[in-house]
Order: sequence, then C-alpha cells, then structure tokens
Amino acid sequence: MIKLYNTLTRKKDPLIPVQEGKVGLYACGPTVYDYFHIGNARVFILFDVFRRYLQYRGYDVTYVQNYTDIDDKMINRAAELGITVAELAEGFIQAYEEDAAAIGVKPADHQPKATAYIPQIIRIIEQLLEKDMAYEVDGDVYFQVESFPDYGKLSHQNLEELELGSRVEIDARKKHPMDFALWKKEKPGEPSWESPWGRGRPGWHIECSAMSMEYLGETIDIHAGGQDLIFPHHENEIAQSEGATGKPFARYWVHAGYLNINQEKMSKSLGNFRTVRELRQKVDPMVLRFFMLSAHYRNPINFSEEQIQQASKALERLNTAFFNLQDRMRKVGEGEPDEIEQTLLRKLEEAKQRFIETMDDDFNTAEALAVLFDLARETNTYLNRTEGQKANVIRSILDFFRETNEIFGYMETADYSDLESEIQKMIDQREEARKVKNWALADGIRDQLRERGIILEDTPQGVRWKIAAEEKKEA
RNA sequence: GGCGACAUAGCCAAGUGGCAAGGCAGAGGACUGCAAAUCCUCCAUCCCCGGUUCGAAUCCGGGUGUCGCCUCCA
Repeated sequence: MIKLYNTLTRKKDPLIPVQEGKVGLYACGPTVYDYFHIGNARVFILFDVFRRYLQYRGYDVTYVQNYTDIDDKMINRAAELGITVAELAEGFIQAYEEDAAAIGVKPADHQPKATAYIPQIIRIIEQLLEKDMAYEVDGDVYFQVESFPDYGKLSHQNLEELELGSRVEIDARKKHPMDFALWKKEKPGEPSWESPWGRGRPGWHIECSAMSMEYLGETIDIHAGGQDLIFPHHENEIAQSEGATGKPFARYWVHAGYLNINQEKMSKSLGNFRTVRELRQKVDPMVLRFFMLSAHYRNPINFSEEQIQQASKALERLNTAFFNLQDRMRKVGEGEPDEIEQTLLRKLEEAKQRFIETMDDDFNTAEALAVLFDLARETNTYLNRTEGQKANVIRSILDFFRETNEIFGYMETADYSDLESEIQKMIDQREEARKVKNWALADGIRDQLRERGIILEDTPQGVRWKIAAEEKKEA
C-alpha cells in the first residue's frame, strides 16, 4: 500500500484512487517565458519518478502537466523581446522539451496549453457567477473568497490571518482583499479572448482547474507542485474548482521542497539563477537525476559543486557495479546456484522487498538508493570470487538494477557487448604483451584506449573494459 | 503578527520508542607487474535543558539556531 504525505491532511495517507487501479496525476508545469532552472528541474524529475513508480506498482497512470502560456510574465517578456506571446511560448515550449528530455523526464500523457482551454475556463467562471461565488467589476471577474467556507484549508490559514500578513495593495473594487482574479480585462496590446464580460484573458489559477478537469475529471487523485504553490495558487484552485463543482478537487496534494544554491534561495537578483540549458553542458544530466533522488523530496536540498561531485562519485559506484556484472556475465556459463549463490539470491529478494516498502512509504528515494548500494556491495563481493559465477544468477541481479533504473532513470544500461573489432584487437595485443611482461607496451596500449574513452581493468578473470563516464555523456 | 519546515560524523543524507542505513571524503589493511575496480576494518555521547518510559535521535514541555510561506515564484 502506497502512502503519500498529503498537504491537505498533514499526514501520510494511504493512496486510494477514485477508480481502482487508475491514478490521475496533475502537476503544475512551466510558465514558458524562459529556460527552466535547476529548481524546476527538481520537481520535474521528482514527479517523473513518482509517475514511473506508480506505473511500476501497477497503476494505470494518466499524467497531465500543463504549460502556462499566458500571464503577466509572458506578456512582459514578449514585450521585452519584441515578439508575440504566442511566439515566445512556442520557442520556450520547444526548449522545455529539449531540456526535459536531456534530464530524462518523459513527456506527460497530456501537456495542455492554457490558451487552448479558454472556453472551458469561461464555463467554470460562469458557473461561479451563477452561484454568486464570483462577481464582475468593469470587465474583471473576481472569485469571492468569503463565499467558500473552506478557503485556507490547504495552507491551513484562515482569511483573517492571511489578510493580516498580506503585503498586497488593497484593490477597493474587491469585496474582500483576498479575492483573486478569474478573468482580467483586456489591456491594449495584450492577447485577449472574447468572453461574456468583454475581451480579456484568464487569471493564473483558473487555467489549472480547467485543464485538470478536462483530462482527469472533477476529482483528480494527486495534484503535485512545488511548495511555493501551496499559497495562493493551489489554495485558489481548490476554491474555484470545488466552488464550481461542489466536489473535492484533488484527493492528495503533494508538494516538493525547495532547491537552494549554495544555501541561498535561487533568484535573479542574487545572480545565482542556474538554468538546465546552461548546466547540462557541464554536469552529466544523469548525475543531476541521482542528486535529486538522494534526499527526501519534501526536504530542502542544496545545490553546489561539492554536492554534485559527491553525487557523481556515488552514481559511478552503481554504474561500475552494473558494468562489472555485465562483463562477468558474458564470460561465464549457466548453472545450478550453489549455497553462496542461493544466499545472494535471497538477499536479492530482500532488496526487492525493501525497495518497494521504502518507496511505498511516501517515495523515500534516499532509502531506496541505500538498498541498491547494499546490493551493489553484495554483488561486488560475489564477483570477487575467483571462479564459479553463473550467468543466470548474475542476470537476476542485473534485471533488478534495470527494473529500478526504469523508475529512477539515472543509469546507462545499454549492453556494450559489441566492441569495435579494432579495439578488441588492441586489447588482445595488450594481453600478448602482458604475457611476455612487456609492461611498457601493455601500458601504452592501455593509455591509448583511455584516450578513446575505454578503460581497461585487469582482473583474475582476465581484462575487463568499460566506457568512461564522460564518453557516455557525449554518446 | 499568523502558518510551517528543518537541526543526525569532515561533507551529503535515511531513520519517528528497542544496541545510529547508505553515499562522498579520510586512515589502515587485503588483492595487484603497475593502474583500476573491489573487499575488510576504523571514524556520531543524533543542537541544548528538563520530563514521560524498563528503554528516546525518535514522544511531551521549554530554549537556541537556520530556512520557508503569508506578493510572482517549482
């Protein structure tokens, strides 16, 4: 049974979807006015992993992640660049797709753009107006927070508290300071759509309500986002959606912690704003993925050179174990497992169980990784045996590493069994040289191959090769 | 002012009542032509002070510190 920490209830709740066996998952996607940054990458990677894990556990997952392609930031940026908002969106949606693919984030099942759902947005606003939960002022439409008694249930605040802490300038046209815009009247030069209240554009929050209902129905299972979206974005989504439908909007609210840079919040003014576009030139995207999984998703993490270095070494350990298992499997035959191998296979089964238990418990990826490291040590010890390994035993272990990698997606699991014959020839030459103790020649060949990204390691079972990490990155 | 999170080894990080996971770095050892990989061993009075309990990193109370939200933000 999967348990999820639910911001709404402030505890871990067992996952019970609306429809048995199916999970509707909605995540707030990027506003496409710029390249996305490393903090965005954290949530994209996390939710990508959650989705994959739910699938691994047998759920039929429908994952929806929107593009916000109309809002103040879009309008301002387009004006700066002297292009239309649509052109801006198109360019950065493409950039998003490239960067997301680079960090191994699979596309969602549906990636709707807000501007394609104006009729649905208008319909929800109309419903709210009919119920007197919204009101129109000069072509703007506001949601009336006092009409929704549960307002504040997600952020666990009440209206008075929110109002006291508010730093927002009070708009006298609003009935309550916390009332928020569902529809904004057209301003000159801005994109706008026809509506019952005249030309205008949707407010920020309403688009997510419209798109999630469109694809996942009036009650979705899991709604995910960064912690900073709890208020006001998600709070407002709940108010307007539940106000309109009278049904619970989302059963589980999952929020990811922040990513800081060198202990500081990332911001443009501090000049520590790191985009994935820029970063992926320097950092192996697989290391980035590993790094994001190395801490619990709700805790803040700190991005720094040192942390990335540590993550890189740690991931290399897993990769090496995988590589070495593959190498040995090619060299040994099948057979009945002996006593030691039976113990190892038992440990493998334990690892599988532990992996599921820990991931079921609110996606504890950090502990799940520990399970894999433990198994890596066991198998390394097994490989240290001078002889008698069996291909079938090794295959079982490799399968588990592959399976978990289907979820985490940080490893290169391709089988490099076919070496170029020229390289194989060099390896053979070196072996000849070693036999006659011509160390200079042998080491020379090893150095040459190293330059070409092939690392040779001598073991009691003969030479073993692998592809250097930096070469894999370019491949 | 309101709401909340966090504080575990040099660094990162799990663990929410029963002798403190895992990774990185470091020290020593094994293996080895060299190198690499690997294995073994070592490295924590769990921020402080009280309390509950046979037993607390874990529960309760009180401190201290760091961070976040209440404005756009993943």
